[in-house]
Amino acid sequence: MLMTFDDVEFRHLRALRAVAEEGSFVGAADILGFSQAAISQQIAGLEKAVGVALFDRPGGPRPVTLTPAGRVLLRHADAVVDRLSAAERDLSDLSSGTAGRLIVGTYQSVSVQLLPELVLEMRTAAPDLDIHLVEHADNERLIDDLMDGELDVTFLTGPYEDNRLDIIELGIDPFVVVLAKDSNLAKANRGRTFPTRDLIGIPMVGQHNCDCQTAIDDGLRATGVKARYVFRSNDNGAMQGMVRAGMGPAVMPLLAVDTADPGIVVKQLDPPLDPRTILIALRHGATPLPAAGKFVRIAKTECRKRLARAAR
Amino acid sequence: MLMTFDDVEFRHLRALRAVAEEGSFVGAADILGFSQAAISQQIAGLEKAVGVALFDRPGGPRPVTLTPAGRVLLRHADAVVDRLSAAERDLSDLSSGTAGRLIVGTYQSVSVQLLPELVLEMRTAAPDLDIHLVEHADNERLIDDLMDGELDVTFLTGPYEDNRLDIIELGIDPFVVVLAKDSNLAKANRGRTFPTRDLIGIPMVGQHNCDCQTAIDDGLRATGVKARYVFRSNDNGAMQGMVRAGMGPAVMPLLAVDTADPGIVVKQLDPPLDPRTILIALRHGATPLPAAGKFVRIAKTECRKRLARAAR
DNA sequence: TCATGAGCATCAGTCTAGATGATCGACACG
DNA sequence: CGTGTCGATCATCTAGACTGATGCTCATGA
Repeated sequence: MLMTFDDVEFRHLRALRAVAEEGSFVGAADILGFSQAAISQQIAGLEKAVGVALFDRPGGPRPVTLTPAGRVLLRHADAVVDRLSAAERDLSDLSSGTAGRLIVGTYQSVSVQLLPELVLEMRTAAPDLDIHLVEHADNERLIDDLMDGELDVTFLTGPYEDNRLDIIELGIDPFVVVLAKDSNLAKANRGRTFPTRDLIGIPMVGQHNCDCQTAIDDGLRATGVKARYVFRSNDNGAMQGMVRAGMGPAVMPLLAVDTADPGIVVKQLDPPLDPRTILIALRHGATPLPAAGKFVRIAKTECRKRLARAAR
Repeated sequence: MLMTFDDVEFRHLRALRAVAEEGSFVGAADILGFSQAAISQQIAGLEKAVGVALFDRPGGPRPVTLTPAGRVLLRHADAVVDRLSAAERDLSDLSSGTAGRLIVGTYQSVSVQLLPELVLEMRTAAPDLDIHLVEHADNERLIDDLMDGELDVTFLTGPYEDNRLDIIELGIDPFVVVLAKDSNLAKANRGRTFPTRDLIGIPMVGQHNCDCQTAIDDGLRATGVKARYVFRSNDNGAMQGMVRAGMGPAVMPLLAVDTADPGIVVKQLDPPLDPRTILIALRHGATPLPAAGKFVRIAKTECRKRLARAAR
């Protein structure tokens, strides 16, 4: 029967290693749990496949020894078996979601308040996981990257529909008005809510034009408020600082607000703007990275906690 | 049925690679020459063995795609297959004897005159072969190294017997007397032979004490000549130079003599000393390195040529 | 909306490759 | 010169790998 190198199987390499280590076919058979005849045939098959003798069999009770070819092949066999072990390790790391690399897409308001805690949580749950964050201003770019495989999972702003994606809604992030604690507007509205139309004609603090700011302006306009901005920044801290300094009120997603800041007050708008939802998305129909699944689960609980705290 | 990672076979890895490349089980089946059902079962078996899905099968005519686990395993599969190809290449290099490393044991007189041409010949026959030379003064050390596997093949001085070795006799290397061309001894003996007993009382050039020199001294003493040395060197060139300079005659193995030197004449001794033979040895019962076998063959023809030339 | 076709999973059947146990021959050792 | 150990080999058996047929899913287009 014709045999070629392609007929080499792992069984052969394992036999090679065992015989080389034991110096005996019988010993190798014991180790591998085969009969001596099986080992003999495996080695014979391997030798036929590679076309050269791999062991010198001195006969009698003397140990068999590797030929030069056997030594060469053994080195490769070791490498192959090691590589297989490495594969097993990598796969177990991967499926436990505790190692490897996870690339997460985010956008501004999520990055600032939600992600730091979330990443912290994720890092304690998966210490060896290498978490990368990629921030884009709009859903489109995030989705492109997700579909290209450059992201394993991404946050999106909702409402959003895309049948290429599996989208999970993490929560609602209502737009709120942020006022300086000692401003007239704050003093005039002691309740939990703030009449949206009171913003008419008031100079405001806002972001540069982006998906989020557009949504705010559209929402305000629907209530009859034509917003006028005297300061714009995409840095939430800077915005909040300007509000505190009396530059004017800001309408922001609740999540973007540092509610611990003593210099400001946060109020619900009445009537409220259509709220944005916080979404997290995976490729539809594609098995997610286990770490991505874990991330989504942690994000769900973490987001719920964070929104509950912010709503107080 | 319970399957573990150990049940992974090359067939599985080849299927993984083919399917990943083709994006289709049918395509992979074509490439590998199997039916589609076989590929389906191979991938299913592999997935069972590693415990995770490796492909997303969208259903219908859409191509299958790797899961994250599939990508991880594919990298290792590629490495394993590459390694196997490397093994095949190495083995073919090895068995052709044209690559790899060959370690040759030698001793002085062989090193000087025979080996340079021999190595040159060997290098043209096997350009990618890495030839190492290890020189020792006596057979014992050479044989120890050979048995320890530190040498693949070694020259020995004969006569010598050792049932651990396969010994091939390359030729006879007779002891000759080397005279300065214009010396009285040379003028007094115009024939091809030189009466050994004429060396009695003559100050001579020799080597430091070693196997070879001992053999010479023993041989001379058997003929009644008690050699007296006025210059000793283990460098054959230096010895010959001293002879040429008139320091005295030298008894040397023919092979050690540069017969092209116009300043000297070389004569057979009468009666001759028991000649040394040039042996080359391999481990008995052990498959030799193919390059070592090739080396032995080349050595045989080369040695015959060289001795024929020297005897002229 | 439904027919069509491409593609994968599954099943039953066939057949081969690999394992086994027995046996033989070779060799070291006492 | 037995005796024991070891590898090779043989006949036998079986697990498992491949095949061909079939069914299901899904995208496409009339």
